[in-house]
Amino acid sequence: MAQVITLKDVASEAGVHVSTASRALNPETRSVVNDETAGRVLAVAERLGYRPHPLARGLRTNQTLTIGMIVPDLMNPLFPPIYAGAEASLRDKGYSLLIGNDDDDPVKAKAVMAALLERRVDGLILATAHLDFALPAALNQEMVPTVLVNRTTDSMALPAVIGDDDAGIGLVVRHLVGLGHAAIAHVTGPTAVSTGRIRREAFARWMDSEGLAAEPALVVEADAFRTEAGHAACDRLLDSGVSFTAIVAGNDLIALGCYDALTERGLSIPDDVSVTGYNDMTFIDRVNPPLTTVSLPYEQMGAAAAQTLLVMLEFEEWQHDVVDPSAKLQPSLVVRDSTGPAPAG
Amino acid sequence: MAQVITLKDVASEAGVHVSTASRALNPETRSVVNDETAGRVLAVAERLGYRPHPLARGLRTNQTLTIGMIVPDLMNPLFPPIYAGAEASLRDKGYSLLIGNDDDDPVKAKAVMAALLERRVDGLILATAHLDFALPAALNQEMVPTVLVNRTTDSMALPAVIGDDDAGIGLVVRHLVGLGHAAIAHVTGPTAVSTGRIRREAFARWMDSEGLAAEPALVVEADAFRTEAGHAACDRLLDSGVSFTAIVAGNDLIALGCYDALTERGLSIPDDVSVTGYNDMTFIDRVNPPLTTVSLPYEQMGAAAAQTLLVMLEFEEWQHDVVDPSAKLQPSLVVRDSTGPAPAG
DNA sequence: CTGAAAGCGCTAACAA
DNA sequence: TTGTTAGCGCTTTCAG
Repeated sequence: MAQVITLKDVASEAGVHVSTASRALNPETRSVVNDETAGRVLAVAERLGYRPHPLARGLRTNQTLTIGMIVPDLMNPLFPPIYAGAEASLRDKGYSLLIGNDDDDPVKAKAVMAALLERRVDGLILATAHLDFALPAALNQEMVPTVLVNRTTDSMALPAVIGDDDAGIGLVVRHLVGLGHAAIAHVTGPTAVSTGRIRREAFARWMDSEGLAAEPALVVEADAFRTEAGHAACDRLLDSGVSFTAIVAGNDLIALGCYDALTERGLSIPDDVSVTGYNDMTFIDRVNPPLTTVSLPYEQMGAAAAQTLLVMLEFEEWQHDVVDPSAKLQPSLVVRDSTGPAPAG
Repeated sequence: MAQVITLKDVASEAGVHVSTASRALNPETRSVVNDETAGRVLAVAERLGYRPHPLARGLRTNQTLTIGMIVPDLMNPLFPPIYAGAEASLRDKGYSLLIGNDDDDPVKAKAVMAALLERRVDGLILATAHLDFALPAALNQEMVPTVLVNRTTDSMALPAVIGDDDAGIGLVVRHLVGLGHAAIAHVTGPTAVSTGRIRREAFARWMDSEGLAAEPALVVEADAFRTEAGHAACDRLLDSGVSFTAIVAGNDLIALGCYDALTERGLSIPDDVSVTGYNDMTFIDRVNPPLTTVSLPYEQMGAAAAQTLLVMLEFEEWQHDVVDPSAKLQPSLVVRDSTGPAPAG
């Protein structure tokens, strides 16, 4: 077991005191030490293969250089891009990302967050916020800089990096109207989370602005942003007997659930019913039929969340202010084969 | 900013010395302290909401309670289950998982590993091993317990938790033969990684044991386990002019690439050519046509890798011995619509 | 069984 | 510009 090189080794090898070595090695304080000495220390450190011990440093500086991120569901293909985007930005600044998932369960969320806090993460990125989300006491007390991503809450002033869902829903509604659809249903995601509620409100607004009545009977809510929940919700819609020629689903997974429900009843997509999704998940272009959906730059979203957090980390006083993240990310419509002209009435 | 409770606070509140408090709080040493005293310390700690500082502890005990995991591609749906399985097992034991991806690039892999090592991870789980993989010097020197998952190497004695690819390929070959196929092609993954090479060898062996010649012309190698690479490789196969009625793809992504290549030439799946995949990725059951593939318990694989690592962590002397992980995980065949009877010759 | 004291590797006053 | 001196919060000898 090769022995580990410590700062003391570097210092003695370079013939200086450890504090001088420390200063020489830290770019922030390097200016304070003699150029020639600094050069020598750097050279020795390099030669010995010195690696600062993050724990020792952190113990002093009271930071771990780790950021915690909580996602609702590791298996949902929506999150890897967000995660990857954040990770890349953070790593550039020397931070590592610790990930946890909470299965979209607020109770579990609290436990995961506690575990992260116990590890003294310097900041938190939450992709799991429920609208009624309340920060655990620990988070309030310790004031860990936190940013929300993808979802937001209405109760708190936490910076949130999200997509412009109102615009996104506008895109699909107008697309559908352009195809001649008038009776358009909406299978929403859980309206306890912002993406569910905002999309639902946007749907009503856009229907209205297109001069179409958003009949209450045409809106049903899925319990979760999952295929099975979408399937069940769509079943309810179908059972209710209202007629419609298109479905705007709360996200791609729910849309897939609608596929299942529709197919089970022998309805064809898009000949009988057009379906749209939201997110443009990986491989959603390969399902049968390829799904018309709304695409968002998720990797960029993760990166933006990381940047926002980095700013908060730098200016501690911003911590609980509303840091205004850059404008909402703009969605784009991806037209595939799940939408077509409204069947002749 | 509520002040953070330290061991000193607990000790003074309980009227004991910090070292006594430390002993009382640590299950391993609790027996050495008076039951009554221990109880009091525990109670105070609980009441004050004391949380040990992991950095301080780690600095003493020389462990970080973090494990690093490197995957080739965060976006590949194959890895989230492995990751999730490992994370759950590790968290049970108080470890956290730090994840990194290397885009299957050995150079990048080294950088990511260095970053992880710099953070003093207690162990490493690598899902990225190339067959010619050489441990970076740091890993050898510092002897960080390491386990391989999903892939293995041939040069080193590192424990590896992998699936039984030979059996898996046997499953698809026999399935295809059972459907009457005789001219079966194989689009392999990169044979520089074990999953690519083992499957390729298994293919030859099983063809042979079925009494079919595995013609060299029927085997082409994709550059990567990705759709585009599969597409390109399948194009080469098609261009070569050999005739075949089925393709065994190295994994699901490559199979999807074959779909593309076949479809472009107006070939129908499975009427003209049957295609099989490997992995049973999320949503691969929803592509068009649903892919016949080999399923492996990936979540369990991640958990097994974590368990193996945990054992190594406990018995340091095992570090570079061959820890024999439990038997290879057994695959199962999932028959869907991408395979059908061989077209009448 | 418990207290005293040392020290993990590093940074940050404070002196010189 | 550099060295001295304290610790960060915890575990672990070593005495008592």
